[in-house]
Amino acid sequence: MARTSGINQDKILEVAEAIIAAKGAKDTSLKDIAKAVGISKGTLYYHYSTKEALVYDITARHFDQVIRRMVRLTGKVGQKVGQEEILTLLLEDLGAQQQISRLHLYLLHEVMSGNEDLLARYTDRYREWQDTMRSFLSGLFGEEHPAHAAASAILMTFIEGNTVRGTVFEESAPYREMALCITRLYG
Amino acid sequence: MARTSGINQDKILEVAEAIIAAKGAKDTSLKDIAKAVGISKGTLYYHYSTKEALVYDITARHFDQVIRRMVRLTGKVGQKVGQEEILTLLLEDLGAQQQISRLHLYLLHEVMSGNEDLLARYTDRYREWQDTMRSFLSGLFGEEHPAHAAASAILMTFIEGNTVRGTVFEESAPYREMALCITRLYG
Amino acid sequence: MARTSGINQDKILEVAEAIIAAKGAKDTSLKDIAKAVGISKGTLYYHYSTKEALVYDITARHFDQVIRRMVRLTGKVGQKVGQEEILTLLLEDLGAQQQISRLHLYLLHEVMSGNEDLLARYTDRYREWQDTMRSFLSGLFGEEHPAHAAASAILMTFIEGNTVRGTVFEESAPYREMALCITRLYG
Amino acid sequence: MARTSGINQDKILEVAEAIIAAKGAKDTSLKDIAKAVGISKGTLYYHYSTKEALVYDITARHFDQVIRRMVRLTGKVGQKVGQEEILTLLLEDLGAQQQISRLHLYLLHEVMSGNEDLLARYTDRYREWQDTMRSFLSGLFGEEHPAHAAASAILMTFIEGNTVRGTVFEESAPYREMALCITRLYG
DNA sequence: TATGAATGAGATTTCATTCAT
DNA sequence: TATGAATGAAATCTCATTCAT
Repeated sequence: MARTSGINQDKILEVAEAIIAAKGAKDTSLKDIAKAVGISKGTLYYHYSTKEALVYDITARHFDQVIRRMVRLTGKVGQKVGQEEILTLLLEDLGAQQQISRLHLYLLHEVMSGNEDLLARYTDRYREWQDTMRSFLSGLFGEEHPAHAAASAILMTFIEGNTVRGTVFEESAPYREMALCITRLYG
Repeated sequence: MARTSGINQDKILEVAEAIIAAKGAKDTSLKDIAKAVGISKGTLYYHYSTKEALVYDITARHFDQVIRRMVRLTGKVGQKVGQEEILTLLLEDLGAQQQISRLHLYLLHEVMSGNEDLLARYTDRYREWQDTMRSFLSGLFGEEHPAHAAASAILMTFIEGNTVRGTVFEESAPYREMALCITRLYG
Repeated sequence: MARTSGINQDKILEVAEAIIAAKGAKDTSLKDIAKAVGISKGTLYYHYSTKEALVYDITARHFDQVIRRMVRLTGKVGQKVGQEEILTLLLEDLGAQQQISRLHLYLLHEVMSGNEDLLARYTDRYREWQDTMRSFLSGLFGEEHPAHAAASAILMTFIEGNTVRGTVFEESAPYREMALCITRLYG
Repeated sequence: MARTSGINQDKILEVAEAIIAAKGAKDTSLKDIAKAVGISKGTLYYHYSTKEALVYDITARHFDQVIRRMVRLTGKVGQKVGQEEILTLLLEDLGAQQQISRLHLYLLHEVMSGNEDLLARYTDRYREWQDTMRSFLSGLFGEEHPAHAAASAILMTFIEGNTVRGTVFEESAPYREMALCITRLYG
């Protein structure tokens, strides 16, 4: 998946990510990206010889960000805030990231469109994210609780669905109630 | 968004729906559809003067199907089966429809790509679906319960997220536990 | 190998053949061809959705022409002209066709460049040509002569080599002596 | 056409020759060559300021090899082996060199593509080869025989044609019979 | 109603070549 | 001597849409 290490690689990724989050990968031409970065199409090709390769690296960056957000919240666990409160914060935090959400859904579409390599990376990183979620719950409700598996899966599913609803309908889901639901699973 | 009335409209929609569910709207050319239907591109244009119009009608058909599935299950409510059981059945049923799921996500992408008219129709029909869900819950837990709003929103969100997970990761979510969660919201 | 039967197909082939014979397939752009035919690039694509498909059909046409020339000469066999004379005429005739020669070599290059489908067609048509040569020799020296196989192979090889020499060095080979050689093989 | 003297020139030529023999000059990018040699594109440009110049030098190397093979066989002339036998050996030897054959045909294509300088060098070296052939025949059948001119031209033409047939159809021509033909020209 | 033909605009990809360091 | 980065020009391919018949 050819990454030709260099100095502007990051700038390319950053800019491309923003454009793709706004318009979607399929509707973003390499010309658009090159222009926005301030380089020629040829130079873009020099760094990323394929649109696919570019999206591939953007996917990595994307999940890095998502996971980083979760980890950041993990720090709050164990402070005075209650379990339900923390969960609510988590959902709110992720639900509020519009650019991330849009990018997430656009990458999803790419994956569905039959890009095998991208699917593999996407799946990997998604699992990683799910693992982070499980750690989060462990910190919150104690290690080795039998409800962990179901709770994390339900939360991930909910987050995914909420990403869709938030992006398309600009409508937030009932975070507090969802948090309550989960808490009771542990009850 | 006009249909140009005609006789093969339904066949066109049916075939187009299948192709788009498989490859996505963006990756399906009108030539593909015309060929699959067995007509010429020119004729396809006679019936649908725009690709957009075609996708528009497909969206209607799509939600018809989804809602019809929900209504069908509503019949089971009140039979001997328990509340939790019925909810599980509902989630399982929707989660099992792979073609519907794929189509749903591909239409979602179209909507995100900035098609305003389609967004309006999509939103309308989605709300209709959500109303159906509320009726379903009313039948199950009694009318006018304060938890209805949250429960239906959470369920819709979960279903949406599960559509993604099922389609991309071919992995079903923990339906029974989700059903349990919801039931307790009413407890 | 998609041939979308139609009325301008032949004109496209004719023009494309001439340009490719002059510049080679690799150095002839679809734009060049479209312009020469007097159609747009899009229209050219409508008829030939791939450069490969175009070259594929040109190859067929090419061997048609080559074989037709041989068959034409077959008519002279049995007239008062001697065997050696006829063979000389054959070699001269083929050697004089400059456009055909150039096209032949350019197609050869395409075949070598790894186009499997083209290779198959090229090989088929070449064998057909070689069969025609064998018939020619049968008519000249009588059926079932043991020297037929070698003679036809040597002649084909010589013709191939002479195509190169004629095209590149603009230099004709010693046809009469070659004809003599062959005649003696039968002696 | 200038070489920019340097230390790795030979390695570059050697590697480039192999790649071009495999894929053809037109399908071999300078990036491919640079990578195979283990240097950067910039460095390759330092040694060869033009792709043309590189192919130019490769052509020289190529004919060096071809002629060297012929000269080597010349040594066998006059040993107990018969004339026909020697000629057969010669044709077999050249026919067996697959990489050389491919390279020969690819260079031929370059020449045909309108590279004037290359044509001049190619023609020069080809004549040199043909002279070598004449010397070979002189050694075999005695100096100053009137058949020399025709015999060498026919042999060269046959070899050229056989290069094509061997490369494209992976099929060897009837060497012994060709050798017989030639011998009889001297008879 | 139906269609084959035509097209223009634009997308991705490729690459020889240049150049500052 | 060596190189990574940059680029412009061009090539192939794609496709929604139009239109004469």
